[in-house]
Amino acid sequence: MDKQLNSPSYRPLYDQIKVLITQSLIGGEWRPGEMIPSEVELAMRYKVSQGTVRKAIDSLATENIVIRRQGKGTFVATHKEDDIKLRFLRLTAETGNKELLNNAFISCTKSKAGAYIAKILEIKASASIIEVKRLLTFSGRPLIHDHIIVPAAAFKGLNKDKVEESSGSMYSMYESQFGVRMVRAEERLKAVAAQADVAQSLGLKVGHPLLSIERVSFTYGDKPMEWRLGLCLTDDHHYMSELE
Amino acid sequence: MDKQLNSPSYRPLYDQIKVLITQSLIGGEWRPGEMIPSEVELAMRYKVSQGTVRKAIDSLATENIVIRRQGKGTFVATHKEDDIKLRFLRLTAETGNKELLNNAFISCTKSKAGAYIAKILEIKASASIIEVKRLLTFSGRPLIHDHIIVPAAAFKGLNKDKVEESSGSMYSMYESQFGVRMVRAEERLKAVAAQADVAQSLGLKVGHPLLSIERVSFTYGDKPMEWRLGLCLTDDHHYMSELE
DNA sequence: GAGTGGTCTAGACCACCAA
DNA sequence: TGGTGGTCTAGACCACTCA
Repeated sequence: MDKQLNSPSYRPLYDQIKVLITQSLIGGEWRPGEMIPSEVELAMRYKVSQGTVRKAIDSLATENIVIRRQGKGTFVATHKEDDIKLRFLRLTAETGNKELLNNAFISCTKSKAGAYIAKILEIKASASIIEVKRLLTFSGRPLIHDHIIVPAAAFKGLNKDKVEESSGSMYSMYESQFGVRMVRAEERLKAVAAQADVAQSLGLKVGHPLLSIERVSFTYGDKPMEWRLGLCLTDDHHYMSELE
Repeated sequence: MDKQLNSPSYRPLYDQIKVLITQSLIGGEWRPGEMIPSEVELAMRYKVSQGTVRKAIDSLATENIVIRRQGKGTFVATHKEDDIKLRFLRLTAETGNKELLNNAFISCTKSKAGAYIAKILEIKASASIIEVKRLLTFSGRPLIHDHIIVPAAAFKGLNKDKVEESSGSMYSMYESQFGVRMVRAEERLKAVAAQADVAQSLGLKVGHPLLSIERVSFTYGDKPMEWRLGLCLTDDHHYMSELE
């Protein structure tokens, strides 16, 4: 259908289909964990060939927005399932052992964004935000001091209880409590020296080297929805990164 | 053609084609930067449809083994071109400015692998290796202390001159001098305190936090060919990581 | 205009899964 | 057995590049 021939900004059909499917996801037509219509159904719906729908879904699948299961169907990705619950956590033990994750609440306060956060989250500097601080514990040892900021508008009602219920994965909580699904994140890593407050939380001397991870998470349409600063003790752990 | 019907280990045709193309790359039939035969040509050669060849090449392209250029052809990826010369360098200035990279040679010695390196590079502990140390300078300021180890067998003749000629990118030098093309790398990051020797090289006090990047690089067929430990001053720089 | 990659189609058949 | 994703084909046509 309408192919926009000769247009200066040519856009392939499968890409347009991808946008349509994404809009249905944003609109909540298919909820996380649910199956979306089969390829042939979608092909009929959008009046294109199955191959074109397929290519659109391929793209969504490589972005982890959707998950294909042969013989079963295609499902809306979710952070709820155990295996991908910690999808964005790249920190692993030097030994490679699997670890028990625990979540210690520190604080939850409300304030104004300010210039820096406003720019990152694409909101006004005067907009309300919610700040959460917590301590993540691996196998009983505190390893990450997290400082999390989200826009209050989209996370009305976020409080201590909800953070504690999340049992480590904020993202699955965002999903079930606020309908916000994170799709992608960007991280900036540095080595820093531990400040007094964080050093105390983690049980370290001031000046101890920590891995600083500043993360911005995005929901559908590349909309930034969370800022986060994690300070990690990496004496017995490392951050994995794959380069291609 | 021969489709291996009912075989217990079913392998799609395009995957087999991909292996055949990869073998031609390893064998040196098409050299880095060169164009490989067109899709129709390859289709005739392997007696499959163009679509099948296309899917094989798609896969190689997403792995950055090959680069497609519409209207021109498909080319063997290379580290020589300026835009991808520093493909594996994730460190950028806080300001986002582009920086001039410089390469200061420290040492180049020959020794035995030892247990740790042997396991990583999949060679014998008694095998010869070449160790290179250098200092990378960004816009005149020393920022990375690199310790690089490669198996001597594949890099016979690697010396001070070759390192200095490389002008920062070892990988393009490996390619032109030794025919070794790196395709993929894994990195493990930690925050560490600067030791005396490195602190002096970088002009820091002992104990200053540094980002430690341990990297293993792989050539075709996931064969590890280089181990590297970079110690980076990240006071004004950060390491970028994308999570999907 | 000739050659290359890129899109789109329509249809056949295969592998996997659940009932 | 029927439905789903996955593969493969053959052919048409489009967009891009370069001589």
